[in-house]
Amino acid sequence: MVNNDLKAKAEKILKTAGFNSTKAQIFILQELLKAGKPLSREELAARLGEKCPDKVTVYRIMERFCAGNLVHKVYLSNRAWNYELAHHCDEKQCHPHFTCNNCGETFCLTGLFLPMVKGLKKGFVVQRQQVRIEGLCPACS
Amino acid sequence: MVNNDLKAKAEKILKTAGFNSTKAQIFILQELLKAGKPLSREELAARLGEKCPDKVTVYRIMERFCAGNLVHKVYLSNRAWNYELAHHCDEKQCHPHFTCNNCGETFCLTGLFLPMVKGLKKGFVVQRQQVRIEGLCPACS
DNA sequence: TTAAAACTGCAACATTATTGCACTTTTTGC
DNA sequence: GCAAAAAGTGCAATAATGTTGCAGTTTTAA
Repeated sequence: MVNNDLKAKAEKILKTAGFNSTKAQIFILQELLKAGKPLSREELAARLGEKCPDKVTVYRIMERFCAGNLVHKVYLSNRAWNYELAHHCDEKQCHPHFTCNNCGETFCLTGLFLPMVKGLKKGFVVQRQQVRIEGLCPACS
Repeated sequence: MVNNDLKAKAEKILKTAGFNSTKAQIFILQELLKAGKPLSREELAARLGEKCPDKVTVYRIMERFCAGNLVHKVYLSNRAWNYELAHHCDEKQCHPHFTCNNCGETFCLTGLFLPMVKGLKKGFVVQRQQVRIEGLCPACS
C-alpha cells in the first residue's frame, strides 16, 4: 500500500537524521514528500486537514527540520515562509524557484543549473545562494 | 549645499517618472538615494526621524514607486519587505543581495554578474530574477 | 516499565502590512 | 494666481503571519 510506503520512508528519514518518530513529524514529513515543492504553513494545513498539528507545533517542527538541514525555508511572494525538503539541494544552493505572477503557483526548477556568484570582495563568506524567478507559468502565459 | 542637490535630484526623478512632488515622496526618495541599499519601513523611519510620514503612507508610496518601477521590493531575512531604488538594476534582474547571518547587515553586490537562468520548459516566461546570498560579511567572518 | 527527555497544544502576544474614511496638499485648467 | 479636481496623507481598526510561556502528553532509553 502506497501510504504505508510513504510512512515508512518518512520514518526512515527521520531516524537517519536523528529525529524522533512522533505523529506530527511523520505527518509533516510525509506531506512534504508528497508535495515535492515548497509549502507554506497554511498550504500544509489545507493538505493535512484534521491531521494537521497546531500551527505552533508546525513552526517548531519546521525550525527543527531546518536546523537539521532536512528542510529549507524560502520566501516566495505570499508574505509567508515556505518549507521544502532539502534532498534536491546541494550544500550551498537549492534549485531555483519559479513563481507565477498571475496564478501565484510555485514551481521548482530542479533541473536547472545556476553557477554560484563569483568575485565577492575579500572577507565575504558565502554560505547559501538562493535564486527566485518571477514570471508567467505555462498555464498563464 | 549637498542637501539641496539631493532634494533637486529627488524632485527631478519624481517628475521624470511621472510622480507628484509631495513632501512625503521627496523625503522617502532622498533617503533611498542616500542609503544606496534596501531599507525596511522601520529602517527608513529611523533614518527620517520626525520627517517620516505615517507608516501607511510609506507603504502606499512604496507601492506606487514599485508600480512605476522606481523602486524594487526585496525580501531579505528580517521578516519585512525592503525597498531600494531600481536605478542599478537591469530590466529583468537586480544585482544580488548579500545578507550576513551574523550581524544581519545587507550588502548590494552591484558589481557582480549572474547570468539569467536558461533552459526553462516551454511556456515559462521569465519576468524577473532575484539572487539572495547568505553568509558572513567581512566584519563577522 | 518507568523516569527523563522531547514534543505538543492552548492562550496570549508580537510584528508587519492593509483597509476604510475623513481631511489635506498638489496639480490642472482657466 | 485661483478654484475645482485629483492625488496624497494620517488615524484607527483590522488582518496575516509568526513567536513565547507554560502545563500537559508522548516518546525514548535504561
